[in-house]
Amino acid sequence: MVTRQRGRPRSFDRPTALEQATMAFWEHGYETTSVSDLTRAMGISAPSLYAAFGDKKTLFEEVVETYVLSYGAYGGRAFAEEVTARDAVGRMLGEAAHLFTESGHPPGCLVISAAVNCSTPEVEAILRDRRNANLAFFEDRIRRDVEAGELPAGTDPRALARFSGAVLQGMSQQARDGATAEELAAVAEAAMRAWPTGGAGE
Amino acid sequence: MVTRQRGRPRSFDRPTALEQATMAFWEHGYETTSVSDLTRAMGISAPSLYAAFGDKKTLFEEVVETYVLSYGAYGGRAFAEEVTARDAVGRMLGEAAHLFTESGHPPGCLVISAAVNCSTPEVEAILRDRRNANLAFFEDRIRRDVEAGELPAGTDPRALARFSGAVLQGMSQQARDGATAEELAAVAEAAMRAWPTGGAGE
DNA sequence: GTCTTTATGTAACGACCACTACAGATTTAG
DNA sequence: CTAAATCTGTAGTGGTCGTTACATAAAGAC
Repeated sequence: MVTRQRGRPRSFDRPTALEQATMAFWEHGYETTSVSDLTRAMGISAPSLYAAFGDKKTLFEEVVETYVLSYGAYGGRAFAEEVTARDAVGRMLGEAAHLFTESGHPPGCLVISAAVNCSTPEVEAILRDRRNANLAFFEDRIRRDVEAGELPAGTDPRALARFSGAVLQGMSQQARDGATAEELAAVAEAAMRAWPTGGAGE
Repeated sequence: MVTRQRGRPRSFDRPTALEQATMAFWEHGYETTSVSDLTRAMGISAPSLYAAFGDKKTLFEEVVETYVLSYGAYGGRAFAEEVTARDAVGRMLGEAAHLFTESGHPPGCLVISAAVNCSTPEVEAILRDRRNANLAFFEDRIRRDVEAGELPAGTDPRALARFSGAVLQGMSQQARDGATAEELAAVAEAAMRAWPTGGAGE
């Protein structure tokens, strides 16, 4: 049973406001999105924002956490559902080409672009750590495939992981620079030609 | 004959101050670098800055113009000195791996990272236009090689240009995320495996 | 009803932003 | 020498930043 809160009830829908904050941060980045921009986008006043979400940095952290579980979940899904790292990265890049350009939200990836050149080093670190963690995750999955003979023995897992991440990051910036889904899909397809095919286990 | 200025002479070296402004913008980006940061880095007062360089945006434009002719000239040199687009891009990415990480200046590329998420749209456009112009230049050189039979007939010049630019952009962000020259060189090497080799003219 | 709790709107806080008015300093021109 | 020109340092301009104090409103507890 959900017991009702004691005091005056909140006059706005918290998840909706969080989503609107996500859109604002996604489009303009952490630094350029002012609290005034946020209150306007969320349709609430500053005290309501601070009461419901804490300060700007805490709100951003919550935005990032929900983003990676929704808009940013395609990468994890690809690795969870595809058997090989090659198929996972190929699917991730292919889906990114469309997700980075689809209407209904800003172009590109929030994790890649929202905290570049940030005056608060901790905020920059929030996204940088996620990007580097993703690279480490790619590397781990590639290494497992190399050890399983799924990829050639000479394959460098770290280089292939970094390469794949670099293409994803480049695609995000190009989406923000105006690239179309088709153009990005062609980039993703080109990138997969750099991947070795088959290993000792074929 | 160089006639001396009429009034009180400038007390600082203009090119040196411009270089120090370049370092500040390169490291922190346009938005995050305040005029106060600039005057501190350049060792001059705000009125001197405004008298010598105009406002912040004008100074940034001059910084970008000198940057692309110095630190950012390696791409143009590669295309000017290498015969094929493939060799030019391979050399450009290989040199970028070192330039993006060498000591003495901030990591990555100013044109790629200094005006991401900028509250002044015109400033964002300054760098975005340069990035897109570079892609168009890559595409043109690749198309010429395809037409000359230097690259396979089925090659998509636009896709290969965008792919190459995406790798460069990803390498820049990874340099800023802490990647080493060796790691980026491996990314560049991996990227070149996506390039077709030889054409009808072999 | 009153008390407590929580949310709200108004209206401000000090700090910093890009930028500049102004007076004094330092030069050449005559 | 004086006059004109240019640069320099001080000290500000109005505006926006992130954040919050305060009084009021709206709910449950009793």
